Amino acid sequence: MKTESLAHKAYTELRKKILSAQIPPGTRLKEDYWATKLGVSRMAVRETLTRLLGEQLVTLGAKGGYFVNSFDQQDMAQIRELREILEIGALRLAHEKITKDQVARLEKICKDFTAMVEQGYFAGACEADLKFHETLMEFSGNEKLFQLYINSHIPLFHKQLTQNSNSEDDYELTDKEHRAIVKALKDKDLALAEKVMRMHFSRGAKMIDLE
Amino acid sequence: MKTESLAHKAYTELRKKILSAQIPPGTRLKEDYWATKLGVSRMAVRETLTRLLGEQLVTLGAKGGYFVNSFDQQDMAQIRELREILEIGALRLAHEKITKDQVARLEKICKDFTAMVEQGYFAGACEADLKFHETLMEFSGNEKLFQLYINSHIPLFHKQLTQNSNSEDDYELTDKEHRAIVKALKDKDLALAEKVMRMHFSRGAKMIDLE
DNA sequence: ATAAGAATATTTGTTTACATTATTAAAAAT
DNA sequence: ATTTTTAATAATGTAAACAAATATTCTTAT
Repeated sequence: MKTESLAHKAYTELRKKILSAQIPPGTRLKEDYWATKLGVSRMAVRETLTRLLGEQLVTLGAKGGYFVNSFDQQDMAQIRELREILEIGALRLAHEKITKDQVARLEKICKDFTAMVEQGYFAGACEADLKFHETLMEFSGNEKLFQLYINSHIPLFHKQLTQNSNSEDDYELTDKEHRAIVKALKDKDLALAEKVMRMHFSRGAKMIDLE
Repeated sequence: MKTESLAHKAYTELRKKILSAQIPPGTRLKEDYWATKLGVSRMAVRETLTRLLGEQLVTLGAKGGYFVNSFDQQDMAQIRELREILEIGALRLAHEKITKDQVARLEKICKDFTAMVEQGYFAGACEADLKFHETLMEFSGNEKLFQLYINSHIPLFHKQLTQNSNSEDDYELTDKEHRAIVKALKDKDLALAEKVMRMHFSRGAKMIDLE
C-alpha cells in the first residue's frame, strides 16, 4: 500500500534470522516476544509465522506454537540428493542454450574464487561458490526451476556445509571442478559436464558422512 | 490446540478451492467476502492468505490485495520441464532400491489404468495416471523430493493437462509407456527407463503446443 | 457531453481487547 | 519426599474496532 507493510518488515527480518541460523533450529517462536523485539504488533508476527509456515521454514507444535524447522543428518543427505537432481537438470537445460557471455560470467566467478582463496578470503570464496551454482541454475533459462531452487533454501545448506570443510585441498578441488564444468559447457559436452558435477556432489556427500 | 483452529479450517477450504480451480486463476480474494462465506473472522482468512502466499499459490497485487496465481503457456512449459527433471531424478534414485513389492504396486496401477480405459472410465484413468507418477516419486525414497513434488502442485497441472487430451490413442500410448517404464525398472535398466520417460514427457510437451 | 475534482464507500493494514488453552508454580494429600 | 490437585501465569486463538489506502460514485465546471 503506502511503502511497505509492517508485517512484511517483520517477515523479512525474521526470515533472515532463521535462514542465517541466528535463531537456532528447534527454537520456539513466541509471538509476543518477537512483536516487542521487532517493534510491531503481535498480529504482524503471526502473519509472518503463517507465511513462513507456508514456506516450510517453521512448523507448528502439536499443542500450538511455532518452531523453527530443524534438520537431522538424513534430512541433509536428502537435501543434497535433491540439490544434485535440480542442478544436473539445470545443467542439461543450460548446455543447449548457454551463450558466450554466460560462459564468460561463469569463468569470471571461477577467477574470483581462485583469487579469494589465494588471498585467504575463505568466506568470500564460499560466497563465490554459492554464486557459481546459483548462476548455473539461472542459466537453465527455467524461471520455475530457479525459483524452486532459491525457495527450497538449498543455497543456505550449501553455505552451512561448505563453511565446515574448509581445508586448502577442498578449495583447490572445488575450483578445478567448477572450471571443468564450465569448460565442458563451453564445448557442449553434456556427458562430461554431468560426470564432473556428479563427482562434485559425491565429494560433498562424503564430507557429511565424516561428521 | 483443542481440535483444529478456524484459521486452519479456512486454510484447507480455500486451498482446495484454488487447487481445484473452483476459484479461477487471477481472481482477487477479498478478505471480508471469504470471511463471511467460510463463517470465520477476517483474521482467519488473512492468516490463510499469508500462508498460501508462502506456498506461492497466491500473490499480492502492487496496491495490496491477494490474487490467485495464474500461469500462462510459458509457465506451463517450464513446469513441464521441471516435472521432467524431478521425475527423471526420482527414477534414477528408485531404480537402485526398488523392491519386488513396489514393482508389483506399479504394475497394479498399470492394470487399473487399462481396465478403466477399456470400460470408458476416463476420469478414473487420469487418476490412475496421476497415481502412477506420484508413486514413482514416492519410490525414490527421498522424502524431501517427494514433498517438493507434492507441494509444487505439479500433480494438479498434470491433471489439467491430461484431461484435455483424451483421445483413445493417447490413453493407449500412455499405458504402453507406463508399462515400459515399469519393465525397465524391474530389469534395472536405468538408461531405457529414462529414455521412455523422456519420450513420455516430450509427447506431453507436443500436446501443449497444439493448443 | 466530458473531464476534473470532491465526496462516499470498500477494502486492506494495524492495533487492541477478550477468550481459550498450555505451562508453570504452589499447595495439599498420601 | 513424592505425587496429585489446584491456582496462577503465560501464550495462543479469535474477534472486534479503528486507521489508512484504494476504488467508486457523484457533482460541477468547461
